[in-house]
Amino acid sequence: MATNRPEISEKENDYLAAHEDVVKRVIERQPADEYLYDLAELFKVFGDSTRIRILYALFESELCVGDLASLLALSPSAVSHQLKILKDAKLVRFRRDGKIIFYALDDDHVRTILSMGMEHVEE
Amino acid sequence: MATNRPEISEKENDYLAAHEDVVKRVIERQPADEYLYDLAELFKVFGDSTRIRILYALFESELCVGDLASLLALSPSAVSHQLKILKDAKLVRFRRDGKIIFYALDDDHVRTILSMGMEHVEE
DNA sequence: TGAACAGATGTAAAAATGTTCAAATGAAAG
DNA sequence: CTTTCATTTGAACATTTTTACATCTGTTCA
Repeated sequence: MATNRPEISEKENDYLAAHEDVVKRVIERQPADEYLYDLAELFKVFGDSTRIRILYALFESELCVGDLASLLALSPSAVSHQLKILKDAKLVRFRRDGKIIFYALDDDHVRTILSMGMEHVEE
Repeated sequence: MATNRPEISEKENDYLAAHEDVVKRVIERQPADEYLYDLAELFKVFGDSTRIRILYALFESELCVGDLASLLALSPSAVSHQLKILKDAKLVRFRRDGKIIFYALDDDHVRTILSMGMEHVEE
């Protein structure tokens, strides 16, 4: 039982949908592209094992760059680079104490997202 | 007030921690590297706007490759490649109906993770 | 002020990733 | 059994991303 195939609309509809009606309805309900893009950017930040390890370490305690470098067996420079990415994504915050800068998880969102992900992985 | 600096242990502790005691405690509580790695792999899958768009589309309805291609203005091949990644990560499942294969979100975990992420982005 | 140190940044090389195109599957209908 | 059509696969190419190394900034403390 073939689906109706109305003439192709003028839109940049490069590929034909087998079920145009459904497709149209779905399109209408999609969040703005901007949000989807930002969302992907956010998850991209979580998508690196070094950064995940940093986040999990900060899960336990605030730490300075040197501590993280030691803990992860990475150069302070490498850690700093990753921390910048985490900072830009608002996943960590920091405070200065004299010469040392302590990093910590920014909010509980981060904890929740990590936990949800871990649940999926543990299945 | 400088922290104690016991002689460097024989471990592959390439960089000195300013706060060895804290570092040790944190290390003990870290999940196995394998989990952290898998977790990063999972988030890596979410970290692409095409895949996010696919997931959000499937949020509304099950869809076949052609529908997704039309909806996203991508080639069926590109869509199929991404669906494979999503399948491998167990984020989507599929069923065959005659010649057509329908894809759907695999479980509510996916919905939850997306929602959590979106909350963070919307702030 | 300047030496010492923690951390940040620029950039180039190396590695991983996404999209495209062409060709291969594999189920279904004749 | 052959054709058709939806989907998958593989290789190539372009783009991003990660990492390493060197250099720079900024703070503390003598």
